[in-house]
Amino acid sequence: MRVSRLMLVTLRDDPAEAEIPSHKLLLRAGYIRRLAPGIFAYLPLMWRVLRKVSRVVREEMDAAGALETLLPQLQPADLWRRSGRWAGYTAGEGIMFHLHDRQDRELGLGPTHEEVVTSLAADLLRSYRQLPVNLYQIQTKFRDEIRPRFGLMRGREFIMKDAYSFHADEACLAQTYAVMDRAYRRIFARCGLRAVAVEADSGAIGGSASQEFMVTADAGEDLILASPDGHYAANQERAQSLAEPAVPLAGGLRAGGAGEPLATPGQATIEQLCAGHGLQASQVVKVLLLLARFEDGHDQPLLVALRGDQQLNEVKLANAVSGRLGAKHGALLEVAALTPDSLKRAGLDPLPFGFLGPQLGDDLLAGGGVAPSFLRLADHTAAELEIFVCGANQPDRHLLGASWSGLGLSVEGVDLRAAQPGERCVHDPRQRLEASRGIEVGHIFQLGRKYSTAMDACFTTEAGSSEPFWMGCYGIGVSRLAQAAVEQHHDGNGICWPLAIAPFEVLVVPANVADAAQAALAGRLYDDLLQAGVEALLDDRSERAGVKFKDGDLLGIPWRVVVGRGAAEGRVELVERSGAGSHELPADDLLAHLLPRVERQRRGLLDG
RNA sequence: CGGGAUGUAGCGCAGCUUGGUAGCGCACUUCGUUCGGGACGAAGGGGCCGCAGGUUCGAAUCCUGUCAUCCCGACCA
Repeated sequence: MRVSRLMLVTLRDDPAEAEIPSHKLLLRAGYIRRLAPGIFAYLPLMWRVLRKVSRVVREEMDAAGALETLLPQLQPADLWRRSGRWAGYTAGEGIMFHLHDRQDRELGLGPTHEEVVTSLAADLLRSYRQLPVNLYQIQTKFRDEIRPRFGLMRGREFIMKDAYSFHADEACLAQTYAVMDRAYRRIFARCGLRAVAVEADSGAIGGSASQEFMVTADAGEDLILASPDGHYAANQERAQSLAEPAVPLAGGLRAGGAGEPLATPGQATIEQLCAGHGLQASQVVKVLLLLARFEDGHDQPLLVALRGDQQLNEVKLANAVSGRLGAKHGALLEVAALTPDSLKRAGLDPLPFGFLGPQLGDDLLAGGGVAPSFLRLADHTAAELEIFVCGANQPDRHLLGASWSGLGLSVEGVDLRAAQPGERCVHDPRQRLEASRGIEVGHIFQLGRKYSTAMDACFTTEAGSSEPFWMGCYGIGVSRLAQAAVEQHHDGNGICWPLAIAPFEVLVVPANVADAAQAALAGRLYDDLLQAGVEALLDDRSERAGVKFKDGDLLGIPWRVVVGRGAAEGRVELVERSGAGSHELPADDLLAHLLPRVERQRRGLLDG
């Protein structure tokens, strides 16, 4: 390809809409253009990158025995009602674009394809003899993100590879899950990305085991906590750690554990309370009030107890709540803090926030249009406290020396606390968690039988009975991956694509096209490279050399061949974009020198 | 949806406080000089100043409303 024919428009200034380096560079280098929030045109260079990523994904999925397919993006609401996800995905902050057709039928624009593929499987797969099957597709997904961000990182329309596997038993699912795990590691390595696998929350999709693949980069939206020995890594949403032991509270139980009143005027925060009375945060039980909204309209007040020095992990909380009430009330739509304002809106009496204790009665909920009793949850660290300080449920008053039984409460500990960097690891208390940031580019799940049961997707077993499929699902954000590659591979001058996914492999730059010797030699080398099967780009523009060098750096083509002053003597210069080095060599030696290197780099970071 | 900011040429911005002919840099077109790290000179083209009302002799500028975009939180590949 010739640059003069490439529709290349590069920008000298950073567009104001971009925040992170990869987004700025993709815009500046002419790879993408924004059409609306979260909606982008992939310009020809970008499309070449996306096709290369897709090709790697395709090759590895095919090698892992998966079958490529293409499923509809317009999906009938009925299908989603059968899985129970229609309301959760459309109402409230649901992310599915949905519409009515001319017959007034409801349709959704596919944010994911579990429903479609499960109904298809139910149709086609009748016998255990046909299993296992792993179907995948690479296509555009639509999600009405609450806040699209960072270019392709969080778009409302993006390219995804999604795969769904069907099995006769759990062991077979686990086997395919492991095969996908290996395939994913190969995919990211082949694309030249450093990625780490972390334990993850399975979120809205549901299911049991789940693992995310994170491209490490400072601009990543996710916080990863990992042990230095490499044996444990998890998304903070999911991470577990050992909390520091609580400092025992002096003075023992008071009033048989019912606690003695402690005057705490204006001490509404843990810090003020501790400072005022020489207490440690770990000696305090703090209480958070929240309201969980369910699909069926049920509004459930939550009373969450945490040890004073701990933070709530909202993902763990949401899982605990939907685990307890989801079966009865449908999807959990939202969990929000109860505030003085929201209490008033619900028609409830004001509460002494800052002085709440776990013994807060249900009676105050009466007449508020919400469930009449709290769902009471306590984190392990709070439940394990034998003697503690807590709010007295009156302004300016706490209780000293209370215990759970003394307050007349029985609590079961649940993991609700957010693990923090620096805390001890569960698998080895000598290790401490370290934090890093990552961009989630892949996620694999063992879904189990959630969807197949909901949608009545069954097959006949060897014994002749009918059972729902065991399912797995496996996603890769193709367009996100491409941008994540830029985030991981760039410098002050522009992009440094890993060769395996670069739009072109070699850029031939005649320093001065007006120089007949340079133009002729550059043209010859360009032809030779194409002949040799190298994806070459020739910068034939009558620009000054400096402009072409700057643009070349910005574009990030891995190799640059400069045909300049030495052209008359048949000498050219070879520059590797990612390295600082460059060296001169005879033009006749170029192919012999370059080809083995290009071939090696086409394998990305794959060893051997 | 809550909090913050911004809408002026393709991109980046000034002008607005104190109303009076719409500007700068980059990009684009033509000519000349230059030619290995975003050249220089000359000449040009391009604007419903987000939109709608209002105030005024007169509005990019003041007032009201509205829409859009971006940033901070909840969502996810």
